[in-house]
Amino acid sequence: MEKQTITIYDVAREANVSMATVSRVVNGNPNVKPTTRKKVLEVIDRLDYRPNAVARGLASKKTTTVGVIIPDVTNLYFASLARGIDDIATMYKYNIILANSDQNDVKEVQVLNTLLAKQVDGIIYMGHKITDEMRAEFSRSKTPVVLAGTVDPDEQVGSVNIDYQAATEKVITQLIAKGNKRVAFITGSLLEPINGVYRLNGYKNALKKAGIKFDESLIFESEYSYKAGEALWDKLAGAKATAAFVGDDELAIGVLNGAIDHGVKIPANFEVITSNNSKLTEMVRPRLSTITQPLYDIGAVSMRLLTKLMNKEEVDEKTIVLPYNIADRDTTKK
Amino acid sequence: MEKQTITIYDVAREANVSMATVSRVVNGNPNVKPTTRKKVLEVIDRLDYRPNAVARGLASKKTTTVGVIIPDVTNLYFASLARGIDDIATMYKYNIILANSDQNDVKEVQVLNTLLAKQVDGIIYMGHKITDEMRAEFSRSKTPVVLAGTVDPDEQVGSVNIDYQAATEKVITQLIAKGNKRVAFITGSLLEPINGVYRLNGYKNALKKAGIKFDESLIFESEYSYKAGEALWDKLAGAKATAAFVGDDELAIGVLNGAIDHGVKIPANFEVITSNNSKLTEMVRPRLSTITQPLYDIGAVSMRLLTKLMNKEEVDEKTIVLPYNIADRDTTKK
DNA sequence: GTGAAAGCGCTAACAA
DNA sequence: TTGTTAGCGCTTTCAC
Repeated sequence: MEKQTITIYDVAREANVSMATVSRVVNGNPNVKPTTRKKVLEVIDRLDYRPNAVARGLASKKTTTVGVIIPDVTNLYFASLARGIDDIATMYKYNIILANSDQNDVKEVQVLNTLLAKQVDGIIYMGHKITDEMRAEFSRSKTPVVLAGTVDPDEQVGSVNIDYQAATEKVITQLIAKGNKRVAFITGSLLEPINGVYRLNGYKNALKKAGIKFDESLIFESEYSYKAGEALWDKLAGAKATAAFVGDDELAIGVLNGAIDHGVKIPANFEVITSNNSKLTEMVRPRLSTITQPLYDIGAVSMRLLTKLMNKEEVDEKTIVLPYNIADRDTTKK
Repeated sequence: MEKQTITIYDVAREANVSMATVSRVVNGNPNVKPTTRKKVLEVIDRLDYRPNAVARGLASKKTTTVGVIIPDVTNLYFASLARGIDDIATMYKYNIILANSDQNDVKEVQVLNTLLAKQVDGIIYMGHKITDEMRAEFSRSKTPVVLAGTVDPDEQVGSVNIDYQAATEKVITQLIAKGNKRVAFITGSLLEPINGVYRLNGYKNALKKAGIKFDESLIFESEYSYKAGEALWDKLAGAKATAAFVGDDELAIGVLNGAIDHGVKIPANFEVITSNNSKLTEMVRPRLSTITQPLYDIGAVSMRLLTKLMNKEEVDEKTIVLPYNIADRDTTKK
């Protein structure tokens, strides 16, 4: 004997009202007489009725769930954004379907499609770059999309970021002011606009203003991983770099430890500054100097923006730029 | 003019078949003549038809999504499990709804209820402890549940863990063998069975076998956070501890840095061993010695177990214990 | 191998 | 303030 699921119809019958009335009290519709509301509520409680969100979703064409595409939850940068997203989602009664993409172009499109098949009300995408195919899918569907910590020069969908170019220019300028003539630029692929356009432009601008010639050999495209950074020291030494700007915290810790393990004194002989201010930066010794991004807030603001888009509210600016700062800690000279 | 959504009915009409046939080809039912299958597929492609998973869920009573309750995605231990869960979920065509609980008793129950309302096919719970209310909810609903990295002495639902007691006993015994008579025991709340029962029993057993008297002042209940660990040094010194077993990596790094910042030589004057072998342990200097848990696998195996439960397959043992090991790195003496 | 038809549990007009 | 009635888009018997 299977346990019978209680439906809105059962409640209606027990309470001697129509299912419409039950639906009204469940949905907080004010057009219900207090006494009937009370009666219905009592029956709901007694029967332990729980509205079926799937049926509701089919009827209302709203699922109150949003899809979140993330490269890897295990990366603290993205996990921090995800946390901000989920908190605001919860606040607005949404749930999130979290899907790891590994930044894989094929997987990404698949994931997007299953998310759309599941009728999510909106999508938050993280991943540093947008392939043309994803861009096409985004504009083809009417489901609102917000990019979190991800820039698209196209600006067709919503996005929340900091000004990567200005931030990078500022830290490079600072490093140069401290006497570094050869500052390494270590990021992920330059094909990602965040690296190849914004950060690199910031780097070049700083050099130009200081009258330093750009040197290709100081540019390092790397995997975003601790191991990759750790293995980089020989090349860095070979390029005669005296400081490094790094685009990812785990990568930066790798660079830092790689140097330390080779007996390099930090920051006396080599300075390092990273980009994300994830909690890792304060957990290593010496503590990493870093651009401070409001990681949680980037996620939170993205989700807030998405709620507006899903509600078809007017938004004056869907390309949001949050403030950044610089934390001079122990891997840069005072 | 709104973009009209394409339904199974549109496809049926265009292909001159009934919607039942379309449904069959979409679901890979073999009872369709190859020629009609081909025709239908062609129309699906041409119309760019995408099955509505919500409607499908309502009709079939299966949503192919599972709920995942996690204390905090930002904690690498749980994030690693989550990654394993999502990968296997994807492999079996499931999606995950990820919900942060902050280990908050009230929030947890709320989250569980919205997950059930959304008709998830199964639930994976992470969180170190199970409140009576959650236990009650679990047994009341017929939705399968698996605990990942979370023990319930009750063993009513599925679970995947390592043998925390044996692992703890082993590392404490090792620490004692190296001459430590006063080993601190630093974990989260002892109300959580993983700490108060399994790990503590392991600790006590090791002491007993070594003929060392249990000393309450060496037991530290802490928050699971870096800061908390960092602040602990004075108390540790006050208790004359010469080594510490720590139940969480971030907490352990805090303890480690707290000691180092006070000029303590590690491991010469103080040894530390932690419990999770998250990637953080190799990112700090000195590298943390640790119990190695197969984090990703705990998540992966949990999800695999859940798929079996959801399929009502026979499972011989739903309390799974995975192997652990010990990595002697640089915070313990050789 | 294929089609007709009855739901799945709910929302949202529209009437009353 | 409340009830009636269509769907929402699909799966799934049951016939043919």
